[in-house]
Amino acid sequence: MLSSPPSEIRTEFSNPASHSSPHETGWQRQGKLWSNLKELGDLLRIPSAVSLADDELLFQHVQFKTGQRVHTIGQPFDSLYVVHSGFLKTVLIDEFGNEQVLSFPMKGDLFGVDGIHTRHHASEAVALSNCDLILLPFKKLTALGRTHAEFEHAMYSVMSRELVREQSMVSMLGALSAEARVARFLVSLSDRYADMGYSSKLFNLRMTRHEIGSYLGLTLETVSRTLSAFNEIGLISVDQRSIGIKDIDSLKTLRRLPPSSSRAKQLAARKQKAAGVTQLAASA
Amino acid sequence: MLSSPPSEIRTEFSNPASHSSPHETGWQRQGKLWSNLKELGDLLRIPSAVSLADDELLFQHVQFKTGQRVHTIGQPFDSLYVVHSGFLKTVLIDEFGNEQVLSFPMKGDLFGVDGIHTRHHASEAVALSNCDLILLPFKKLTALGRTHAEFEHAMYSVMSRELVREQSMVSMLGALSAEARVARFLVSLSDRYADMGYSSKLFNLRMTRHEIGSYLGLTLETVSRTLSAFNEIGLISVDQRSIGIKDIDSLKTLRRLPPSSSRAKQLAARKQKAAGVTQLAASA
DNA sequence: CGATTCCTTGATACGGCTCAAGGAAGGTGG
DNA sequence: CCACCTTCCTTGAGCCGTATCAAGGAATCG
Repeated sequence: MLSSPPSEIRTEFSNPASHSSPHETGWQRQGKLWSNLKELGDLLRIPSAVSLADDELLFQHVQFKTGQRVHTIGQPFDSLYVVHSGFLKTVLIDEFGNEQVLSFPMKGDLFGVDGIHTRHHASEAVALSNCDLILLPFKKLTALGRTHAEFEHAMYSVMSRELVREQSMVSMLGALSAEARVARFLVSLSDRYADMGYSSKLFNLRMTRHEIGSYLGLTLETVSRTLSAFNEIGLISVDQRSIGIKDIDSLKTLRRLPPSSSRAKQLAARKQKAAGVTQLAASA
Repeated sequence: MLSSPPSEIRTEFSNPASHSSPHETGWQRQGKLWSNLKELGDLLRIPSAVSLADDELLFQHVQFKTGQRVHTIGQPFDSLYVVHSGFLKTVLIDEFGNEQVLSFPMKGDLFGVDGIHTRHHASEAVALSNCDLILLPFKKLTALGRTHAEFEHAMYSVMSRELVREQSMVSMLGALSAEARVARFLVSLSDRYADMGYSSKLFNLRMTRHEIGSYLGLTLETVSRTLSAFNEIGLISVDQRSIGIKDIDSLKTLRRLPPSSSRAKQLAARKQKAAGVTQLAASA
């Protein structure tokens, strides 16, 4: 049995403030923490270094315990959230009570964006573990965007990244087999863990088979069976929530199904008789 | 056989400028057109009235002919696009040549957003008919956002709307049957046509069965069969690209498949013992 | 009018869902 | 600490929905 999962609560903040109690008995440092712009930029992995020495601008942290909802569907929107530590899920409840998992936000991820348009949240965010989130009041953000050009760009960039992510999900759900979906899921988790400084080879799932299935458009049984199959082939080791990655390359290249339209598409691509690529230089 | 499809090229611009040649032989008024902020806001259906009398700010139009590519994957990004007239598709090409349709932009839709993050387009946009697009140079947009608060908000709003749309696609692909997907597709098309001032009851598809299938995560045969089935039941009439909507209500309520996880979810929802809804007032 | 693309329809196979049952883990109260 | 309960996970058997393969007809275009 695999044990020793990575602790999900880490205290590596460059935050100069507080950080008082050295021994952390679970989740006791609930005193307000604040992050400045630089920390925020680092967390969001924003390329353009937001080198604002503006230490006046601080963003408040908030804590949520496992199972708590950060926001619910229909709730008035006024803030975005960035995960500082912990794991969550965002879900959509379809017309008749069925839950659809949309994402599993973790350290460095932004969520809550869906509320901007209608001023009400379109989805629900639930903490899968104790979480420390940074609150980004939307009013504050837009004001900030108007004064700091790089910041405005950063906001667009992060939202664009989210959109690309959703698109790749659509693509995956539309085209890949169950095995390929689960394989991709594991690879992306492994990558994210590596980003966060954890082991990419051995980690604990923070979500149930049911939630994974919902996220991937599969049933929990299929997820379970697929993990078992990967285990038997030697690609991974599985023991309940504990996953050991054995053969990341095979997981990355695992495919299935494409034979369907591949030929038609390749033909179409090879032809491309008319329709040249057009490029435009914008001027004004 | 159904005929008399709505002409896809209409000349109802409140644009005071040009609009010279009265008889439109296909697509001959290719002289540069310009739109101001107000027109842009109307087109994008932005709630907050962008009442900028700033007629100095004009956005250039560009024309594309059927089959042309507006942008390709990997191409440097520097502009967003808003559809003024015509129909397009955006596609992702997966690791081995397979084409995945992501959206069918039409009048009032924004696309190109996926390029912001990496500065290169992640998808390809192809004209399905002759198109008239408004070019939104990204530099110009960000500059504008800094000076006009409502405009900045509008940009976020439109991007948020796109994200919500993608999320609902994910939800659909993950949970609905083939019949339900096709039904929803028809309903949303009907709605869009109504928005644009066309008939919501009788219209022409601008895309092939193959493209619809790719968009919905189905094969072209399944799309064809499903349309035929709807035809037999009397929900619609089909003749090649021509679609007549007969029973929109049935199309809207058509479902299938959910029995799977519905019970489990409803139970979970009914319980909700711990985890109270949390609401936060942002202050600063 | 031939070539190509697109659409329809049929026969068949199979991947993943459904239904079902039992076991493991974790939490709770005695 | 143990008994109980609930949630979560695994595995099996069978079926159904959709993909696959195939062939012919319709529309479009040069």
